Parts: sequence; C-alpha cells; structure tokens
Amino acid sequence: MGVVDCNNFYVSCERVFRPDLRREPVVVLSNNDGCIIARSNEAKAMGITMGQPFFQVRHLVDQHKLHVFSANFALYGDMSRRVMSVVRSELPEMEIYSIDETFVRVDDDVPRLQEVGINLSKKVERWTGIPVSIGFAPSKTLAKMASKFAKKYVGYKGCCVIDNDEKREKALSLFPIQDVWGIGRRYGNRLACRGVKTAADFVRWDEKHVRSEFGLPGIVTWTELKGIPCEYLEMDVNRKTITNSRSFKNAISDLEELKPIVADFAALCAQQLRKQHGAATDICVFIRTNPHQEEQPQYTNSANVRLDVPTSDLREIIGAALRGLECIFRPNYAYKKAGVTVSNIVNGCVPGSLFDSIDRDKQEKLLKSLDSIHQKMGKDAVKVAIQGESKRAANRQYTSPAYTTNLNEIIEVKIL
DNA sequence: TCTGGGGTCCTAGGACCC
DNA sequence: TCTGGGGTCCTAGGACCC
Repeated sequence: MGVVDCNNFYVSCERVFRPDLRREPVVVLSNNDGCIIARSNEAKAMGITMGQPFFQVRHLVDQHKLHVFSANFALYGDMSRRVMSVVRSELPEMEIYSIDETFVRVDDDVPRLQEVGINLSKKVERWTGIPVSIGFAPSKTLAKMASKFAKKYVGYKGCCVIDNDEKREKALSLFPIQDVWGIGRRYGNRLACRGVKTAADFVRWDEKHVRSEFGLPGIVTWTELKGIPCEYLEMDVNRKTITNSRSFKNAISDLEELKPIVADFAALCAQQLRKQHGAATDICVFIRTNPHQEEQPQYTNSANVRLDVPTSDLREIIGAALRGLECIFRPNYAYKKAGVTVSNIVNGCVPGSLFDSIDRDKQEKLLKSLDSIHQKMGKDAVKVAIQGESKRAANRQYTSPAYTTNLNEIIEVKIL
C-alpha cells in the first residue's frame, strides 16, 4: 500500500506560476477570504495555523512580506487532475482520496520500492511543478505515517518505506499520537490524559481496552498501526451525500433574496448528481445566522424534504429546496450562510413508483440535453428562472489568474 | 469590520414490528 | 409485588478526514 500526498497543495499550485515565491511565506484563503486553508513551510514557521481567521494575521502581510492568495479552486482542481494522471502512468491501481492525495496499490514484493517512489516523486514534480511526498507500508495508516517522514526529512528524497517490523517499531516510537491518521483532537487529548505520547504507546494497549475507550474506529487505527490493513478503509467513488453551501460576504435577511441563492445550490447538487449517474430522494436546506456575532439574535434551522421517487431533475430539486426554505425561514434575522444537501442517493437504475405522476422517460431526454448544453457551454448556460441573477460577488481580493482553465488568463512568457 | 466547505462512519436511543 | 424478548430501521449527534 502506498500514498502520494502533495506538499502544501494549494500553495504549491500558486507557486507553479509564481516561482519568485518559492522561498517566501505564502498562504491561501477560504471563501470570502475568511480564513487560512493552506500555508507554505515558511508561513507555518511564522506560527500561522490551519483555519486561522485571516484578519488575525493580516498585519504580517506588510510586516513580514506574507503573500496571500484567495482560493482558486478551478486552478487547484485542474492541477490535481494533472498530478493524478502522472501518478496513474506509473502506478495505475489508484484510489483518489482527496484533491491532493491518492492511495496506490503496490505489491509487497516489488524490489527497490524506495527507488520507485523517489522516481515517481521526481516525475510528478518535473511534469506538474507540484512537490509530493510518498509513503509505502503494509497499511494505509502506516503509509500515511511514512509519507510524513518523507516530507519531514529531505534525506528520504520524497519517499519513505516502512517494510519490516524493525522500521515500523522505530517509526511508531518517533511519531506523536495526535499526528496519526484517525486520531483527531478529541481522541488525541483523551490519549494524552492516559499517558499515551507516541503511536508506539498506543499500540501497546490491549484490544479490549482500545475497544471500550474508542470503539470500532479505535480498533481500526490500532490494527493498522500493527501493520495489518483493514478493509474498512476502502472508499466508494460515488458520493453518498452532496452538499453545496456558502457563507455570504454580507448577511441577508430577505427571503426573496435567499431564494435564488438556494436555487443555485440546489441546481449545483443536481448537476453533480447527474455526473455520477445518481438520483436522490432527500433534499435538505439549511440557513443560519453568524454564530461568531454572539450579541446578534441567533437562528439556525434545516428542513429535509423527501420525494417519492429519486430524482436528478434540477427543477424538482430546486422546488423541494425552496419549499424547505419557506418552512424554516423566519424574518428579522441576519442570515450569514445557507446550503443544500442531497442524500439517500441511488446510483444507476432508479426504482419507479406506482403513483408517479411524471413521465420519467421524457424527463430523462430533457435532462440529457441539458447536460450536454452545460458541458459545452458551461454550467450557467441554462438555468431555471428562479435562479435568476443570484451571482453575489464574494470577497476575493487576492485571486490569481485561471492560468490553466481560461484561455484569456493563460500565462504569458516574455522571451528576451 | 473580518472566523471555509465538503465529506465519511459509528453509536445510542427511539419507533415500530411480531 | 410482578411490567417479554428480539429484531429492524431511522435519526441525531459526535467523532474523524481533507
């Protein structure tokens, strides 16, 4: 088992087109430039933490030449596809885990595994400009651990292999328990209270003890750390829920203003559903005020609308979301965030209903033509009327160009 | 002034059934 | 006084991940 993990991914994507920033402190911000979602090593060294509100570090921009980018997900998604395709060219058995990370299956008996990893790491960087760390080990949890060693120590040249008990035990004893994949802040604190400092300390517990304290998730992590892979960690490419939500730059109190926004979220959910050939029965809409403004009146609520027949029709999903919105909307609150989740997704063949009043064949033809229009002309080419002009400008003060996905913003090279 | 977004799974408890 | 037993399904909340 192996894992290929992009280093400081969003920052690395920005640096590909800004090589002048290679040794500079750089951060990438979330939606509305709210908080920090990626940091270069130099920014980490300055004490900037993951998820930290940007306003707390804004002074560093002038004082310490901190470079800032608004999130540019079109760029990161495209760079991710490039990285994954280079990995696939060498190790085709992949399980993509996130935008910046993929597991790879390799045979245990491949000779010179570290060389394989080092060469792959070089190839990815040469072809895409993105530095990666690679780990090989008997289980996913140990492979993740190995990749962190590869990231931390340059001597590994981008790939660390844990392939025998001696190496495994040494790695466990050097690895802080709270950094183990599967151990979050809560579990980490609870373990710390019980004197567990390293992964090695945890592995010494007996199974019953682990089970009673941390349940099945604890057993899985504990077993994987011993070098025994758990099938439990397999994942499905098809999403079981799809969410689209956003915080607003300025709060909204007017129902009529919320409607087109919620309709847009619902339409996006429908598009993503159709991409994975799925259909959902449950459409959940939520709205909430700003929980950070404690002096303001607070309200948060959600409504789940269940349809009789699973659908991927944006008209039905928008309709359901708007009905839900009408139910939970209360006047005189300043709403800061809203979203739509579709769930109870079935993929492939959709079961019908005896009392269905909709001609599903005809509907499917219409939706197929909509799909192809969206594919050719972009996702805003055709809309349901209620979506209207819901484009609310987000706060994105530090956006980089869409270097790789928009011809008008392609990088220009001057040859002197 | 300014605090992201999108996922997964497990568990306990309630509703309901025979 | 004594108040079944066993099973399934669903949901909300809590943990984790990136």
